[in-house]
Amino acid sequence: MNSILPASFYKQDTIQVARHLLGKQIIREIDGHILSGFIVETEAYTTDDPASHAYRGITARNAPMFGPVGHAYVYFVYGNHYCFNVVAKDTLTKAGAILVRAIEPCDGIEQMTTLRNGCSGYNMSNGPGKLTQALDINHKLNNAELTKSGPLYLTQGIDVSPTQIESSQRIGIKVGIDKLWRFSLKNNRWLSR
DNA sequence: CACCCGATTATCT
DNA sequence: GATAATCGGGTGT
Repeated sequence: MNSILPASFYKQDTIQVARHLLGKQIIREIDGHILSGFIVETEAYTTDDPASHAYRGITARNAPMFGPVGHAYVYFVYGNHYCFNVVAKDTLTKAGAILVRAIEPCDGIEQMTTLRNGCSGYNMSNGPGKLTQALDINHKLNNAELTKSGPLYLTQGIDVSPTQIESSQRIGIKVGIDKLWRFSLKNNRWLSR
């Protein structure tokens, strides 16, 4: 079975969910056809974390991080790129999200190549801004529900054993680099950098 | 309303 | 390895 992940999956400690997301499948439905990929790299961002958008409190932009779990938090950066995050936190925590940094393409690879202006292979989805382009994820999907069938949702995907998971410093931030909250699959060819 | 800058990427050298 | 591109949100006046 490759069932849709329920809200309870996301209602746990953000760091743990970041680990559990590895191997899960992102399904993007566009006009009845499907693009999909398996998550191979994630980063956790919590409330008491200077690197997190949520650190300085709620704003119009980061509001999804404070909202219900299992929703998408999509934001625009550097004037060019969208980043796709999954809202996850335990019941006592105010805000938390997990940035998806890389996926292994599965379904609809031909169309993803087109969306990526011809880029194929690992270069198609080995970065947070690249995978959103490959899956046509943009601001319209901000706050989308990922726990039910629709334009964007996550399913069980493939099993990953804890021994396959590697943790390291998060990328592209200047504070909070002491936390090893970036998780990836060891020796995976679809990883960024 | 002006200023600053970022959870990035592509394209150079 | 270095840097330009690019623009909306956040902050302070």
